[in-house]
Amino acid sequence: MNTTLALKKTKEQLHDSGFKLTPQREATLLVLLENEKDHLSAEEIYLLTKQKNPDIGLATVYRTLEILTELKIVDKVSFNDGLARYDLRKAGAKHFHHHLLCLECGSIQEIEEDLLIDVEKVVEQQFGFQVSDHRLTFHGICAACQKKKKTTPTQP
Amino acid sequence: MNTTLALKKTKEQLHDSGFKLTPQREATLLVLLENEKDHLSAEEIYLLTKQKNPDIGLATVYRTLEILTELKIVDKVSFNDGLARYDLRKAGAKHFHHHLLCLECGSIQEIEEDLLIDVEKVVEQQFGFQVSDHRLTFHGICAACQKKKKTTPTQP
DNA sequence: GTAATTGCAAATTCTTTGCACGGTC
DNA sequence: GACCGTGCAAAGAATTTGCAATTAC
Repeated sequence: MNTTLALKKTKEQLHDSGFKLTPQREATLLVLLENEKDHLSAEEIYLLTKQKNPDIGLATVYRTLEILTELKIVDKVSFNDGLARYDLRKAGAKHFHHHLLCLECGSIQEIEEDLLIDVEKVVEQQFGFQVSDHRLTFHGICAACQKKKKTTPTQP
Repeated sequence: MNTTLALKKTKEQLHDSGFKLTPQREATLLVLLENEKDHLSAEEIYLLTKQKNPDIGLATVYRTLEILTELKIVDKVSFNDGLARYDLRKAGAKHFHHHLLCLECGSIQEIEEDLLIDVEKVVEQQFGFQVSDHRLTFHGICAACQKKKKTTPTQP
């Protein structure tokens, strides 16, 4: 989706929920939109936002991210490094996308396609659990690292 | 599995990897085994272990859990509360079990059955990603809370 | 105008580390 | 007796909070 359009839409969402639209929040949103594919930590978002708006404080970024999480505009995720990362929810996505975490290089790839439709049915029927969302991450070796391993085998 | 048997087996695993079996480590293991169904935090494990072995320190618990994670005897997981929880890996389990997190009461139910066999095939074939493990958590309303909602609807 | 929002610094929370002491083979 | 493991307290990292000043509406 168009960045400007997405920004506008999110602004409305903020307004509708009674939040003010400050330059700090706008800058933070912009950073999230521009780095949609990444999984930035609060610190990383802070540093990037600082480039647009040098006077912003880290606490404000945390507070903004809290609001955005509450409004389900972003999802707070955590992989193996014990610090929170923030992932923009795709506009119109009904489910939370899946992740492929490479144990070799640490890269995180996203899968938009919902692979859990059948599995969720099983969970609802067999376990009586009413599913509203999910978190799925595969750990393994990404395609690039598999190739690398073949070309440079067993380096000390 | 029998607790005593499981403890013995883990002792061997520790030994095989060159770690000593101290009373503190044994007490920690025992706590994990006795609370297999829970998802205890380090602090909770520490408090329970302290009951068996009052002189244990929190740092030792952290160090023990680090070793156990390294040896894949426990899995470090993190749900929505931003603190690490430790989950005993079932003996002989090839895959990491799934979780059902209830957004109403916070309970966490486990699913042993591997529901991802087909999905992993898709990931390997379609995305060229070599899967070694996975983390799957469903968010939603557990059976008990669904029942509760029906009996006591919309309380202010 | 006024209530929400901000930046800063201090406080909190979870986890790790340094170090001298104790236990084991 | 070398070495691993421990407890304690201090350090560190990530996040939250209190507060006076500022700003959006």
